[in-house]
Amino acid sequence: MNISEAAKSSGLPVKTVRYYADIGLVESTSRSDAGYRIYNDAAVRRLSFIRRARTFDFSVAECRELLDLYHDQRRSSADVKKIASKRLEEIETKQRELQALHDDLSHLVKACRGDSRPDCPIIDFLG
Amino acid sequence: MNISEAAKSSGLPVKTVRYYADIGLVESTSRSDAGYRIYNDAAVRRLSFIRRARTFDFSVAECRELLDLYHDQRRSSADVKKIASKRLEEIETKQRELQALHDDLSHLVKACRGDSRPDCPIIDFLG
DNA sequence: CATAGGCCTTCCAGTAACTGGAAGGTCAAG
DNA sequence: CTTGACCTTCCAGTTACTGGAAGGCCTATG
Repeated sequence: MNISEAAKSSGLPVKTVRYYADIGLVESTSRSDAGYRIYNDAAVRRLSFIRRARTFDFSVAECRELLDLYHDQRRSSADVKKIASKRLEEIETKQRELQALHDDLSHLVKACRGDSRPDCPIIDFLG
Repeated sequence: MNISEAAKSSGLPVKTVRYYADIGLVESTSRSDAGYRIYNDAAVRRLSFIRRARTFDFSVAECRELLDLYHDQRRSSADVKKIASKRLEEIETKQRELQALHDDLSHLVKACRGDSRPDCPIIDFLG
């Protein structure tokens, strides 16, 4: 498989596949005589794994850890759970922050008449 | 006021105040003979305004727009409300995404025993 | 066989909003 | 006069890509 086929199979943009190779996250299986990257099924599975992990907002560094565990037959599920739980806590923190943000801002937006006059509770609050 | 005093009054780090000056968001009122930045109260108010707007996750570009409106006596509250409403919609979109993420990931974390064995629903799902 | 287009390569720059650090000038106190 | 805390500018790094330029490769068609 060349890079565009691997990209299509894994659901990632070509540029991203190349980027993951550059940072040593998923390197191509080999190179053709012309220097083209060649990917096998296992490499494509790793790319897909990362794409899915990224939709869960795992950082690339976390993806690297998860990928190591993915390939480690002697892994403990506790190690995996630890990473996922940390991510989950971060998500929950972000959710609380967003909720507070949302409450405050929606309150201000509701209070603003949104007409042609200059007086505005949003500006008043910020200023 | 020199930069560290302006930073303290506005609640921003010195580095950030200098950065805002560099990008022309809030420039210093003047310079001392030695070239030190000098800020007056109005500049500090602008810095505070931006700090507050940033806590609402307004981008620096949006802060620039809001700052213009803040100073525009002929502004319409509709213009301000428009920017804030856009931001609010983005927050709501992000909230829905985070909720979906949270549901999926918490489901997986709950299903993972987190013991010393290698079998793990999180890895199974990603792989 | 030439050429067109659609691949592929590398490398460089840019994104957002800072943050850290180095090298060097300034200022006030002791 | 020296020390230490300021200040200055400039450069690099952060995250995870993305866009683009310059140039090589491959295949099909005229």
